[in-house]
Amino acid sequence: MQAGAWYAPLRDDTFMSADHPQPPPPATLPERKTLDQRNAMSELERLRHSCAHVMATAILRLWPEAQFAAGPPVENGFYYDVDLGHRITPDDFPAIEAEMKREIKANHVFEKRVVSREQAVRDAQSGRLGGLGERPGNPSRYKLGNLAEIPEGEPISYYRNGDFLDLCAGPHVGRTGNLGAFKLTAVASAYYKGDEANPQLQRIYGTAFKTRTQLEEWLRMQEEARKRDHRKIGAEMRLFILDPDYTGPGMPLWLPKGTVLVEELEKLAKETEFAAGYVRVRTPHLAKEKMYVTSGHLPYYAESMFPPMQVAEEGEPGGADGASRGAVQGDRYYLKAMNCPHHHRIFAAEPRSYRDLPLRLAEYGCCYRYEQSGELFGLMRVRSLNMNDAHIYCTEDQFADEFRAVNDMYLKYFKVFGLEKYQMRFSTHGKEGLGRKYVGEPELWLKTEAMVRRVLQDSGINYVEVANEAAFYGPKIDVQVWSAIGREFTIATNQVDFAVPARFGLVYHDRDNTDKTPLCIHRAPLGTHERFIGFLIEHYAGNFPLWLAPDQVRVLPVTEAQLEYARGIVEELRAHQVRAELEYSNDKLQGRILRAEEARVHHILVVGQREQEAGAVAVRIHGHGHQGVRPRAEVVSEILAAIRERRA
RNA sequence: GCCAAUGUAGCUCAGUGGUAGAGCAACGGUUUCGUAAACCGUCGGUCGUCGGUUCAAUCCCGACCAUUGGCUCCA
Repeated sequence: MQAGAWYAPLRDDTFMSADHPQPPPPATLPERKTLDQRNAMSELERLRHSCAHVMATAILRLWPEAQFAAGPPVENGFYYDVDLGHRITPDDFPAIEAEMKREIKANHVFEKRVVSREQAVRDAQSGRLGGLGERPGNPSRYKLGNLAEIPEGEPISYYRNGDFLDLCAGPHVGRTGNLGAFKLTAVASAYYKGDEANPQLQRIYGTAFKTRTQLEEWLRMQEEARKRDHRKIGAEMRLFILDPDYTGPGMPLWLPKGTVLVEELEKLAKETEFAAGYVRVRTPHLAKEKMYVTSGHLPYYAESMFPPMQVAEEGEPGGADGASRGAVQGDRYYLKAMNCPHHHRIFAAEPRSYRDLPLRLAEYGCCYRYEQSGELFGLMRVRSLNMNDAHIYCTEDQFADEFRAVNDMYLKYFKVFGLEKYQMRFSTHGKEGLGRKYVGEPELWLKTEAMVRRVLQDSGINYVEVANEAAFYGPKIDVQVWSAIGREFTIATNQVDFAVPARFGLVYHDRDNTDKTPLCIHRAPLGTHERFIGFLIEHYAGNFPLWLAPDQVRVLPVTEAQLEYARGIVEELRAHQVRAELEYSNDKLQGRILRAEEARVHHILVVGQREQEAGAVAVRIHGHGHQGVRPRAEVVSEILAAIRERRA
């Protein structure tokens, strides 16, 4: 479903926050919703849930044999899972919607009835539940499954609208006529109860709103989101390509225009980190198995890593001098999925004194993660990624200041990119998981979490605290931002690490003449180039601010007579590292302006005879039209200033 | 990974069991032009890949590859 894809938060568990190995997910499923929780359903959710029932009614009118499973309201609408021989496609939507309208027009009451378990099982066996009537030989098998999950003692209820009777805890709106505006949006597949051992069902998605206006507004936003899709704009602007056949799935190739974005971001990061006292390092893309055994990433994280390479040295059997590299002998090498172990080895490279701390090692490191094929998504979820990574080694005393400085850096970046809405999600440990899900250092956990909490509070940062979601080795902070059209992105993760440095035996010599293990802060405020640029493309709809725009200035002489004047302006700008180009072609001025606008060139400078004589340029800004004629020197210095200050 | 949809020129998209079509882009020419499309012409496709059915397949069937949507926000 388009909508679902757009609005569903991108899963972050194996992407940015996987600096650390995570233990396998807990075997226990999430708690069943209580009836109280269900009754807390908002008005809109009731509406949507009721709409799901009406959709089921309509589907049964068309295909009476349909078997229904679950039909809850979801973030942007509702769905109902149906088992049906006929493959429902969007072509069927008009017919289903027409039946739904009839049901709404009939204005049936949503009638609730509490029944005994025996009664419910009987009705399910007769095919009555999730049906329009009895269906001999076609028992409501998923409803029977659902019934079996209802704990003893919890009331079992039906809801009925017209002929349609469903096992349902509700709540619903009063009558089908209360449903406002709705629309079926997508069909997908889902396993019954999400378990791939169960049959696969067709999941029909729809959305509903109280009024037609609200529905239309939502559809408009969807349309806007589609227009801003980073894959679409990325192709239009020639920013990157994916080349699954040659490079491989999920491994973007940055084209020249996209590389401009990459390098401008790196420049911003390097300046910012330099000012904040970071030093830069560079590390290889590969490391021996021992590296990840020591870090603890193997075996937990092995599934998400590319399979190892086996490399033997020259002279050994299967050695590099023969054609048999990859033979059984020799060392196993892994493509790195994270940079931290390498940085730890740099920390370990020489004896460290407390006077050396904090040590802030920064690197735009290129990592490789073997994401499942079905998880890949444009630039947002890839297999090769460049992280705005750094590791800060510090003493406990220094921790709060260092952590605060990291937060300040985030806030600075938010300002640069005009992000007004953000939230930090502070994940702490759960006591039950100590020694299992979380490293068994109860005091250290509490102490570190208290420090983090205090810094968050002191700096007035917008955050929420979530218990029992920390990383194995320490509390973490996920950073969520909202793009200009209100979509949420998890852009980065901060982690506090009080365990891995010890695994690498990292120590510093303290003033009391003893060796101590440093704390480590993992941080990546700009996330990865891939995801961050994907986000920025949507945020700006490809209309990047001047400093970031791949095409900053294009100078268009009106006729050949202004060619030299125009060239002079381009050369002056280029001498100042401005991405300026001259365009003089057979096209009429209007055509060249159109193409410059289409290419999202930020400044379009038109020079004709009048401008040349006056030493001026006619300024046009992408998306904002003609800005008037102004002196050339003034325009040039303005452009330089806007770039230097990274104006929005 | 699993299920589904999709895959025709660089891009957007038509189309048919019988030699593949448009617009834009590109290229060549004419035009030298004042703020969102000047004109003429040319080039461009193994119709995702492989296999099957057929006298004949881009079209029908199958497998594979890739992309996209979804894979508990539970009666």
